[in-house]
Formats: sequence, C-alpha cells, structure tokens
Amino acid sequence: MELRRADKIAEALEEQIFDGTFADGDRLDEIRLAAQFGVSRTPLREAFQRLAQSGLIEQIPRRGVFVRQPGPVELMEMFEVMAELEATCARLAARRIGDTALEEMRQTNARCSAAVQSQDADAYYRENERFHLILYRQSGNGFLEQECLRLHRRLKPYRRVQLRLRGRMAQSMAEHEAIVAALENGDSAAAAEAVRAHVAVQGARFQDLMASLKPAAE
Amino acid sequence: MELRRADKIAEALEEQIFDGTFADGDRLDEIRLAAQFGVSRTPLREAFQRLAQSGLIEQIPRRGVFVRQPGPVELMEMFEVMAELEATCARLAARRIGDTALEEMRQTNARCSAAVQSQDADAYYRENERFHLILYRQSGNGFLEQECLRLHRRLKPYRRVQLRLRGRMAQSMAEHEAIVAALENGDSAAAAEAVRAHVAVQGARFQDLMASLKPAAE
DNA sequence: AAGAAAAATCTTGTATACAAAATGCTTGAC
DNA sequence: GTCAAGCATTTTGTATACAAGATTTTTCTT
Repeated sequence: MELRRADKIAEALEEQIFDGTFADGDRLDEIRLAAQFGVSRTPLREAFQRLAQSGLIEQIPRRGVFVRQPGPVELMEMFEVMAELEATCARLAARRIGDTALEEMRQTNARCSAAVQSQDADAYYRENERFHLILYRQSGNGFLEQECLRLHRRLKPYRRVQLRLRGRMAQSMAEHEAIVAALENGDSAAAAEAVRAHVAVQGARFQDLMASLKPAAE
Repeated sequence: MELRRADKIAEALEEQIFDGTFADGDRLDEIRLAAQFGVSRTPLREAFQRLAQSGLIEQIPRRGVFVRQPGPVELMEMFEVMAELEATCARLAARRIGDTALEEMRQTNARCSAAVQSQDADAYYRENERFHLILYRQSGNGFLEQECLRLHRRLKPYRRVQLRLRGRMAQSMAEHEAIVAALENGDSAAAAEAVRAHVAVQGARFQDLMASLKPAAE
C-alpha cells in the first residue's frame, strides 16, 4: 500500500460508516473532514477513492461523495456470495487440507466451545473468525483467500450482530464441527454444503438480520 | 464514478499493462506519464490507486508503483475463482431464470454458432461475452453479477488468447448448449457443473495458457 | 407575489509548489 | 582499488493555489 496517512484515514472513515456515525446518503465534506483529520484535501481524497472501490461510498462527479449503506437486498446478496465463496474454499480444502491445519481447526473449535460455555461472545467472535481464516487459507488458492477476506471484512459488522442472537453461538459451534468432520473425511460436497449452510443467511436469521438494520456500533 | 480524466487514464494504463507495453516489474514514472497524458501528477496518481485496487500495479510507499502481471499460479487461481463464481450464477439462475432470458441465451448461442461456421473469432468473442453477461444477470444477485463482471474484465486478455486456439470455439459452443439445456431443465447442479467445466482452465488448456504467457496484445 | 434569469458562493477537480525520504553519485579514507 | 560516508539529485507524499462546474441566493420582470 502507498500512503500511511490516507490508509489510516480510510480505515477511520470505514469505521465511522460501519458504526453508524454516517448514515446512508450522507455527504462527506472534504474540507470539513480534512480539518478534522488535520490534513489537506489530498490524502482525504485518496482515502475516498479506496472507500469508493470498496463500495462504501459513491462518488458523483462534481457533486461529492455520499455514504452508501447496503440495503436489505444488497446485504442478502453479499451474504449469498460470501456463502458461495466459503463453500468453494471448503470444497477445495477438503482435497488440499493437511493434518496440521486440521488440528489447528480442531483447536480453534475447542476454544470456540469454551467461549460458548463461558458465554464469552468476544472470545467466540475472535475464534470464529480464526476458524474462517484458516478455511480460506486451506483452499490452497491465494486469490480466493484474498477475495474471501475482502468480503469477510465488508460483512464484519453484520456478522457481529448475528452472533449476539440467543442460541446462535451454540448452533454456529455445531456447524463448525460438521465442517471439520467433512474436511477430515475429504468429502468435498459435504464440506461445501456444511459451509454454505453455516454462512448463508436464511429463514429466521434473515428476519433477525433485517430487524437489526441499520447496523449497531462495533 | 468521479473523475472523467483519471478514469480515462486508468483505462489507458490498464490497456497498456494488458497488451504488454509495460512488463512485469516495470516502474511507472508519474512525471513521465503525466507529461505523456498531458495532465498533472494529481489525476495520474488517482488512476494509480484504481489500478492498485484492481491488483494490476503495486504501490510501494516512497518507492513508486510497479506493474504486477499475474504469474501462472495466480492466473490459475483467478480462473478457478471465476469458474466458481460463474458456476454459482448458473446454480442460482437455474431456479430464477425466465423464458425471455432463456430465449435470449438461445439466440446468442445461435449467433455464436454462426460465428463458428464463418470462423469469425471476433464475432464469436463478442457473442460469447454476451452469453456470460446474461448468465451473471440471471443469477438474480446484483452483487454477484458485479463481482463476476469485475473478474471477467480482469481475465479478458487471457480469455481472448484461449479462443484463438484451434477447435476451442467449437468446443466452447457445445458447452454453451449444455449450459442452456441444464438451465431449461432447472437442474441447478448440472448447470453449475456445466459452467464450471466451461470456465475452468485444466488439462490441455492449462498448458496452452501457460504457453501463451506473457499475454499477447488485445 | 411568483417565477425566471443572473450573479455570487461554494465545492469539486486539477495544477503547482513545497517537504520529506530514498537513491545514486562523489569524495575521501584506509 | 575498494568501501563507506556525506552530499546532491530524484521522486514520492502533502499542501496550497487556481479553474470550472454546481448550487443557492438575489434581483428583476410579469
């Protein structure tokens, strides 16, 4: 990456968009924000470009940049794609994963389990993320891994909301074990299907997600 | 999008990277290129950022930007992801596609067929692209469609190379028909598998692709 | 008073000027 | 002659100044 400063600004703005400081449709004022960050317009505009490429803001020529929060439909679409990408990871990983990585997943799962027992949502969140990152890596496809990370990051605040739901942690946990089992057996189809079901937002979870919009603070 | 000028520059540079004007590892000189395009460094740097986000160049802080052509491994990985994304489109489209879109695909295929008969590679390329764009759209998932378009665009020069191979047009044509047939039957699994096989680069095609690197001019 | 046209203001897009860091070159010492 | 240190040059990153388009306000006409 190029600019330490623009990077930090982009990250900060991203956070503020996620946590609801900026609502959908809000215009981001270059001058105001530049003053706020204590920099000139130049690095700020560079940050804008990154956010635009991530889809978080929309740049309209000669008009300015506007926050673009995903609506229910787009959110569902993103989760659908996430489920498919991760399912692909699982399908590939079932053939490519090694013993050490499998063991790592089991250990991560054990820590997940401990978090469920102690009702430690933060710990669960951390270990759950770790589980998924391992899955991406074990696809053996670096490009796929990067794409997964990108979308994973984008959906972060919404996933967090979901985990808050009662019973979701335990269910998620059980699904993790099914995934590991399928990977152990080298069963590509089963692994893919288990991951798809784990990630997809459907039925009751869809309603829950809808009820939680706009997203709560990180 | 924001900047008409930076956009044009980004596009032009992209073309030059694709067509081999800039080789892997080449440094892109801001001042030189700015003069060449008749603009200042500012819009040029904005163009750089876009290319960096697309993965075409790498920006190293305080060092400059360098062309980053994908190597064989990364290319294979990208095709693998493309195959999966398109397979997902097919799986979803099998349930969601309507009669008018199916008819459109058949007509596009007919024009493909005509292009094969007249050995018109350009026409085939055009209609083949159209076929895939319809598939993306018919997934019924706008986000997925956009992601597919992004990667499709990125792989454009390499796909073009492949079509030049003898017999590939006819084979591709037959695969298109299998895809349409599966979609007509509403057979999600078959449609996904047909598309995966159509897009994936494996066996002999892998060797051909490797032999064609670096990519030839558009 | 209402609507339209024109001017003033504000905001974005671009160019240039300035600052800081990295590279390369020169010079000196061993 | 070679290596290192310091200086000069080049190049990136940032700030500011300038230009052009968009918006708003004001004023004039009907």
